[in-house]
Amino acid sequence: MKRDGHQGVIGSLELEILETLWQRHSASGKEVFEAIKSRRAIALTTVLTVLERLTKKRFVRRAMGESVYVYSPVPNRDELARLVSRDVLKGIMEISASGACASFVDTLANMNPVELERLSSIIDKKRKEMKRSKNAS
Amino acid sequence: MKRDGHQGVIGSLELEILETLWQRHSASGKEVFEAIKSRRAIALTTVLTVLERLTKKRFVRRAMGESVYVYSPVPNRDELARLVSRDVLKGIMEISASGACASFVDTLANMNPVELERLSSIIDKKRKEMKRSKNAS
DNA sequence: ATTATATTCGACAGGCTGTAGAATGTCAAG
DNA sequence: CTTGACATTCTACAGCCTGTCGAATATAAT
Repeated sequence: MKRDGHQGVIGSLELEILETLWQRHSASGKEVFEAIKSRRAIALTTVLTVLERLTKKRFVRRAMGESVYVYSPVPNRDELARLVSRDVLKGIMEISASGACASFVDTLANMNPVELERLSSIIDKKRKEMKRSKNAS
Repeated sequence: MKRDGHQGVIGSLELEILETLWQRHSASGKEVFEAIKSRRAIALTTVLTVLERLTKKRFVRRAMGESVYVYSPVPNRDELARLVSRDVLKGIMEISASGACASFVDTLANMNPVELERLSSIIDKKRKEMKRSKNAS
């Protein structure tokens, strides 16, 4: 199967399927399959299986449409990122919080430098928030 | 084996072994084993196997001491955190940079609030650095 | 009924970590 | 040289994960 050693938080096919669902808001298994097969040689059942696993993980909800199940993504991108990153981030920070910080900033700067500013303001907000609750206690 | 679903960036035994090596700077397989067995029922060979895997991953270096191999950790904690987090962080940010940021700040605030300030300054530094290189180009 | 389509089941590959016994290598003591 | 003690490597299994399907089964339309 040749796993690209990515060791990521979520599989590449899983993510591709979620992408599809985010785009269309919801879709049948077949629709997802049709959307993906152009980019990736794959069988319908493969998509269905993964869709099922995503459902089990609560990343996707399934509802009966007219004659066919319709899948929709439960978390939006932000929420998903938060869900899947929790444990991993905890793990990294257990090794070294400062190393994690450095790595995080580097990666963010590379991938999405604009977000650096937002990150700054998130931190400020959080710090104020913490100060507040300390005073309140 | 009952994996605690940790899905983490590095295994718990691997980390424990690295901890031991960081503490002592270097140690023989047996020493590592002796250090760990009090906290965890484990066989010597298990430790040796993991030590071998860590060596293969370049997280540990092996050298011949007097009569016994001596292992030493290659990356320090910070470096290790950076190494193991690279791909994972990339993965998370591919899902959503803003979600990743939110999650990161939350996690950091929970685990190591003091680091929030350092994170702030890392970001500032990085932003200045980027501004500089933009001007230079 | 027959046929087409939708869904579920069961499996395998191959990767990862944890775990350890068996096999082998090495070296000193007898 | 033979025997042990000790070190290191080999081999293997469990159990989890994702990717990948074909086969079996259910369901609906003709």
